[in-house]
Amino acid sequence: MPETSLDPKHFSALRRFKAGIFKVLAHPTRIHIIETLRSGEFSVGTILEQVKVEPANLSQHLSVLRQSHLVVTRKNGNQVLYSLRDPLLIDVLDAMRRYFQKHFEDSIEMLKQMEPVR
Amino acid sequence: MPETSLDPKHFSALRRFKAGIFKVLAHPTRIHIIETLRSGEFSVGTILEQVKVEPANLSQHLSVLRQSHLVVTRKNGNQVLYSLRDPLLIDVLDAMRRYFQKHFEDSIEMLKQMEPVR
DNA sequence: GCAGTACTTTCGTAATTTCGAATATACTTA
DNA sequence: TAAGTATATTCGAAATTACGAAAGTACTGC
Repeated sequence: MPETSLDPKHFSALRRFKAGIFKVLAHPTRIHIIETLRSGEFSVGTILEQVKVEPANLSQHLSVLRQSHLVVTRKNGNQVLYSLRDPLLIDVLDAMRRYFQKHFEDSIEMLKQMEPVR
Repeated sequence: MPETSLDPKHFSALRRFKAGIFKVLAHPTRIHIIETLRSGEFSVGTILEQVKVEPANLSQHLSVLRQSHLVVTRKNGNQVLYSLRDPLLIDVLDAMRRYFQKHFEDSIEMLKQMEPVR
């Protein structure tokens, strides 16, 4: 049950937790994976068809997503099936999308300043 | 006006943009700053009273928030007043808070695995 | 058991982020 | 214009993250 205390230590812990989740989301490949999983449960191989990176690299990103409990896995014979743990995560991404759409101009600006496509 | 093209290059640009925003949010101090700015416009000194870090460090984080256009500034004589650029950002944080509240148990788990308070 | 497919982990290196300390800039008031 | 307050920038070191390559584990079918 959530603490009702007002100890600042707890707030700082909450902020570190939120920051941790944001950090997990702060990578284009992981966002791509999550967007892919919006439509259901998929094997690593299938995800790989959408998110074209080195298999080892994909696995590393999936590992990050697993550790933060953003996704869950299930074994099916030879393969591992991934899915989003909670649709609430989609809400976060959707809120972000609305923010981004409203500030499209800046987005362009910001993208220009960012390093070119790797 | 937003592109309607389906060129995958654009999607990847969008993902990099979103990841960029998440990266900015992926720091406890910056989350603390944004939460502070929820209630209005404040000077650096006032923010400093809430977010207790080295002034230079606060300034560095404010700089990151400025560059990403998450906050806007205004000069008032001696001081610089900061405010959130768009309340839509609050929606993102709120969506995150809902996600987090639902998974409080894991949150504890995750916090334990994270490094102790610096 | 052996070969093959599916996925994961480990390792080394390069790039990025974070922080405090020191320095710099801007505005105000005497 | 000098001194003081408010904020920002630069610098260097330590920590963290990302990636490809190589090696490892797990399941399947012959």
